[in-house]
Amino acid sequence: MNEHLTISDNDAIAEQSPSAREQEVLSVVLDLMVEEGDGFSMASVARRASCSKETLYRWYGDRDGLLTATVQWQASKVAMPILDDTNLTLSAFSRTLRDFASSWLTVLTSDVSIALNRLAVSHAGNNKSSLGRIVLENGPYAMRTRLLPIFLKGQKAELIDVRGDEAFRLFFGLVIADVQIRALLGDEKKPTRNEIQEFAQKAVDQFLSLCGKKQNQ
Amino acid sequence: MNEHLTISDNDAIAEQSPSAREQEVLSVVLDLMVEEGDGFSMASVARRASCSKETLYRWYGDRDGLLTATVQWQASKVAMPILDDTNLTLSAFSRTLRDFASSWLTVLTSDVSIALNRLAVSHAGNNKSSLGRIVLENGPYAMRTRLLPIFLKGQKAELIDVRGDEAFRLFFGLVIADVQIRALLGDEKKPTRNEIQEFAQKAVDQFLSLCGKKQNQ
DNA sequence: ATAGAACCGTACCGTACGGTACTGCAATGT
DNA sequence: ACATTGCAGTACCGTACGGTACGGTTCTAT
Repeated sequence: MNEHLTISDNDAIAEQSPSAREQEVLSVVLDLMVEEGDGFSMASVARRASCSKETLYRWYGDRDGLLTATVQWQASKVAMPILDDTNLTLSAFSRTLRDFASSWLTVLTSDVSIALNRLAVSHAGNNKSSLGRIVLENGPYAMRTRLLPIFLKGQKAELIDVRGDEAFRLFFGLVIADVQIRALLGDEKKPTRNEIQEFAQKAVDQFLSLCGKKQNQ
Repeated sequence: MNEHLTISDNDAIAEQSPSAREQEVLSVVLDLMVEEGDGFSMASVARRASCSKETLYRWYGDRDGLLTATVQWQASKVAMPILDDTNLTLSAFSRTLRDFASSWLTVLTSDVSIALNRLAVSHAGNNKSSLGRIVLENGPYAMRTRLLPIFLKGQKAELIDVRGDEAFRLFFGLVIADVQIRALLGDEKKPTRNEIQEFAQKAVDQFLSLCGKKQNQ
């Protein structure tokens, strides 16, 4: 399984996606993260994945390499729905934002996301691990990158009037609020599917009310 | 130093505040947390505090006890200014909220708060540590408890119109937005004093605009 | 069929750390 | 002056884990 070492045959960057067997391993890591946080051992991974520690070290170099691979794999899975080509009516724009917000909240409150973010947060303290940066790039930054074009379209259609970065900050705050930090700190009370819907709808209403050009509210 | 064991001579609850020597130790722990995250050892604490490990264990029982004492001590220090007795003009109300928001952001972006929250987040994963709960209670929950009466007064004075818990969620989102999670994940770019002022002012304006009864904006 | 690689399982090594035990010193109270 | 107590400093122990080595087995390619 030298995929890690071979420079991509074709062209360039191309982090090759993990093989089926590798995905089994990474999936085990995700499970263990959810169950035990950062505490799991390499031996426990090997045991549950029915592979040898030596293989883990051959594939991933060290523990941090394994964690990094897992985080990146998960990030690649969560490639969020590309919300898209909005025809520029207000209701379509609003619906797009609502769906995005709802999906975002759902992801953020999932066990896997919580475990992953906990890991990244704790590793961001210690240097010598880029997990924090990776999660930052695939979390907040990626969302920002996804949202900015949407806001831009809304702006061009004169549905909203706000600077892009301000729009992101505002939207983030209205949608996520204290949900994520509470979840990370172990608050039992997670929002239900319905509450998420309500949060999302309300947040979008508030967003449009604050920076909609001609609010009819 | 049996203060920990003696049931308060006077009356009831009363977690006695740590002695000067204890505060030296706890302060060392805070420093080490900022420098090394959760990774510091009991030996390093003892070394820097010029005390013996045995003393640490006598005083705090185990490592978790030491962390807990540190977190609680820090929490007791951050007893935020009691914002108070607002005479109920809109501008005074707005100013109170703005100062609160500004102070909140300042605390949340401080090195100590970041280190503390990182610790709590990572320990919230593992069971067998109540650090997550403690920080949750002294962080978001405490802020909520402080803010609710303020919102209530604003409501009675007919300055705002919103349910208390919704007001908190909204205010939290508008003020904190992505600042805390980005800081926890190790984002270098921390807001400056000025940016904090701007954020706070803007958040309060938005808050009042959204749930002010007669917005003149 | 055979060579070679990949890999599983396990044993092993070094180290770091949590927690304990012991020694001696310094202060305090009688 | 003397006993008691608290503590610093250090040595020590057990364990858990990261990382390595190796024997034996299965798979693949020629």
